Amino acid sequence: MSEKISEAELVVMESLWEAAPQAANDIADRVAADRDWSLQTVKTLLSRLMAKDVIAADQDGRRFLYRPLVAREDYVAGESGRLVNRLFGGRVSPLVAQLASQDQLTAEDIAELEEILKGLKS
Amino acid sequence: MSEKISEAELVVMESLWEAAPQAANDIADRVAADRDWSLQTVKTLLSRLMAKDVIAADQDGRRFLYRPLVAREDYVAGESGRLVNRLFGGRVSPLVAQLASQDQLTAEDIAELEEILKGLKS
DNA sequence: TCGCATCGATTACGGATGTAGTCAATAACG
DNA sequence: CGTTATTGACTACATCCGTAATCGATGCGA
Repeated sequence: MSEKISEAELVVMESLWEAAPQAANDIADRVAADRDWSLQTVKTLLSRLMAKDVIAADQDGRRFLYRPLVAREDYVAGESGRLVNRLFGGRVSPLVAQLASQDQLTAEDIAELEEILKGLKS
Repeated sequence: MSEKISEAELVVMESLWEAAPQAANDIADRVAADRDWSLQTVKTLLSRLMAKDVIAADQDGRRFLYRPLVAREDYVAGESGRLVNRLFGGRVSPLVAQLASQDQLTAEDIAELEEILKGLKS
C-alpha cells in the first residue's frame, strides 16, 4: 500500500523513471528545466519519497544513488483507476466522452482507440 | 480560476451536485453513508468551499441553503484533462490502453466507445 | 594538515487539509 | 419568561506539502 505521492514528489519520480539510478545532483539538474528548485528542495523530496518506500538508495562513495521502487505503469494505473472511480463511477466510456467533448482527442488517438477496441473484441 | 477542491470537500460537492439547494444538516445526513463526520466537520468544509467560491449560500430563516456554483461537468473536465496531461502527455489513447489492461473496460464501455468514435469520425 | 566544498540529515515555517470543539445569537418549547 | 436546542462563526490542532536554511561529517585540494 504505497502512500500518496504529492505533486512535487511526482516531478522527482518522473526524473527517476526516465533514468535510474541517479544522484540527488543529477535529479536537481534534470528537473531544473521544469521547476526552479534548490538542490535542498530536491533532497527533501527524495527523503520523503524514501520514507514512503517508493524509492530506494544505494550508497556510492559519500553520496547515494536513487532508484524507483514502483514502476511508472503501476503508479499510473493506480491514479487512472482512482480518477475513473471517483468521478465516473468506475466507468471508462464517460471519461472518454468527456475528453472527446473537450476536443482532447487527436486523430491519432482515435485511430489508436479503434485498435484497442478491435483487440478487446477478439 | 476556481481553487483546488480537496478530497473531503469533494464529498460535500458531490452531495450538492446530487441535490441543491441543501442545508448543512441535509448534507451531513446524506454524506453520513460515506464518511463518519460530525455536523461541524461538514460545516467547516462548507465554509471552505464558500471561501473558494465554488458554492454559494442563500439564507432561509436562521440557516443557509447551499448550492454549487461550478457544474460537475466543468469540475470533471478539469480533473480529467489534468490527469491526461500529467500522466499521459496529453494523449488520451494511452489512458484507455492503460485502463483496458487493467480490465476496467466493461462490455458496455466498449460498445459506448465505439459509438463515440463513430460520432467523431463524421 | 587545514580549510573549503559537498553530502545527507535535521529543522523550519507558512499554507492546505482533515477533523473537530466551542461560542454567541436566536428560535422554539414549556 | 427562562431554558434548551440549533445554527453559523471562530478557533484548534495535528499532519501533509512546498520550499528551503542550517548543521555535522567527510573527502579533497593546497
